[in-house]
Amino acid sequence: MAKSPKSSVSKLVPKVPTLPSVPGAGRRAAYSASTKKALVEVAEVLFTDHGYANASLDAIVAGAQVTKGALYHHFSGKQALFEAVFERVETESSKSIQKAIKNQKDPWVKARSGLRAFLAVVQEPRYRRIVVQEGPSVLGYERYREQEERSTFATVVEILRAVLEAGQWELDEDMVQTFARIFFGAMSSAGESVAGSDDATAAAERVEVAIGFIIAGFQALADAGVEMPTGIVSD
Amino acid sequence: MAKSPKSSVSKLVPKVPTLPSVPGAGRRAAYSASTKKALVEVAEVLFTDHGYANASLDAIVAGAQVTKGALYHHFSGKQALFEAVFERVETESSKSIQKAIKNQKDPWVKARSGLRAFLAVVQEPRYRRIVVQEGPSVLGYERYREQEERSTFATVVEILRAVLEAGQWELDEDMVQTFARIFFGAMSSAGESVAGSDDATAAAERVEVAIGFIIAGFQALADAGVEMPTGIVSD
DNA sequence: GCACTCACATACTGCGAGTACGTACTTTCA
DNA sequence: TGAAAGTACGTACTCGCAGTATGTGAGTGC
Repeated sequence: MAKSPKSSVSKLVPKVPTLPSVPGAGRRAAYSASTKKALVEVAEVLFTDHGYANASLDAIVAGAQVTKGALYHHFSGKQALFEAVFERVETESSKSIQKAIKNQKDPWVKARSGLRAFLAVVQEPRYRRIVVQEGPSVLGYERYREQEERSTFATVVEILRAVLEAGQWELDEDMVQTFARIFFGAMSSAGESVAGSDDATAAAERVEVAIGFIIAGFQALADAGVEMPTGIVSD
Repeated sequence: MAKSPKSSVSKLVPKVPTLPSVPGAGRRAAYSASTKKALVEVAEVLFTDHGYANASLDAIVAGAQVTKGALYHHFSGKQALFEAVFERVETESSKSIQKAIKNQKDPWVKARSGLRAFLAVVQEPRYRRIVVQEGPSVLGYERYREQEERSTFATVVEILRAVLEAGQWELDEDMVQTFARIFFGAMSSAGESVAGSDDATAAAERVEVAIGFIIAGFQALADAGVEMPTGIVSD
């Protein structure tokens, strides 16, 4: 009879499925997509609040008003559910950064806007917890990197290319990736410390200033006609 | 009767306790320290190889030739054991970096030596896994940061101060910490990608070049008489 | 040599991820 | 339009593993 679970757990999902118009098929697919979405949304909250290990699947399915049967129908396991949450957070975060940098013609302004947007994103608890802190551990570093390279990291690369072009620098692909890694890591780490700071606003400004100073150094080198290193150098 | 567990598990701890000379007391304390050390050593291997979640306490105590009773006598739980392993790895890594930079008078050479040493450390599987990847997740970011600030991160701060002094730059403490965070994050992230690269040696050299370029930018700014930002600036 | 306690060993509990299987509602096709 | 097939779940269980309660013999202080 497939009766709905009558748990008295506080409802984390307010909406009774309103039959979202899914193009693929009829009621079935609509309900299915709805429950899947509910699971991901509840999981996002619980993973963020309690961490991956301390968020039990029982609590997640209770919050989503379903049972484990539904969960294992949609996902192969807890890790797969986490990965769905991870992708969601990454995608949304990346969009918000993209939105901040689009229409910016000046590459330096673009870089600064991107930095600001990233610093805002990395202060969101869900991004910090799910992407920065637990992502590498839960997904494994390889999978983590694959996911990340398609979204936020790609944006960093994009901005970097714009800056390099403006500075008339030409680098081979490996060096671009290396610089992007460095900036991405710097910003993630800095973002963490910003989020953990007493005065987050002041801390974020300090980070902007510091990275701005690094970029200013690049400009100074460009003015001085210093070439970018394109390959391996000896000591 | 406290008989030794007769598990046929492969011995991860070769040494029968050779009665290490512990100053504090006699045989009892010596044996105690020996088993504690064995637990940490075995845990380090299993945490590194299988990750925190997939390394069971049963496997650890079997490897160390003891039982859970011993483990819970010395540690309050799995997390505490991990933290002991974490401290051990961090301490040893920090020592190896310190060794590389001591006696270096020139701050730029010191920075370069430190960078090299750090890149070497971050390629060790145990450091990557235990400190970089799982540390923040298992310990929680706060505790992770506390631990780190006493060892490797402190070294980064030390090197940075030397460089700043050489460049005649004066920064307030917050900015020093901010710069240190940025470099530390950059190096950790870069180190991860180095370790995951096909040609680790070439990748490490690229990282050295890239960070060297950033430092060169600093020097260029110093030559141009540009002042370091000491506080909050408006856009 | 005697009490004491420290450094473990043994046996158990409870929680939580994953599995096996059952069932009602949908869609499909005759 | 009705039967067959498949989908989207629900229910009830297993099993592994962290943590606990309790026992015990080998050191240690007196």
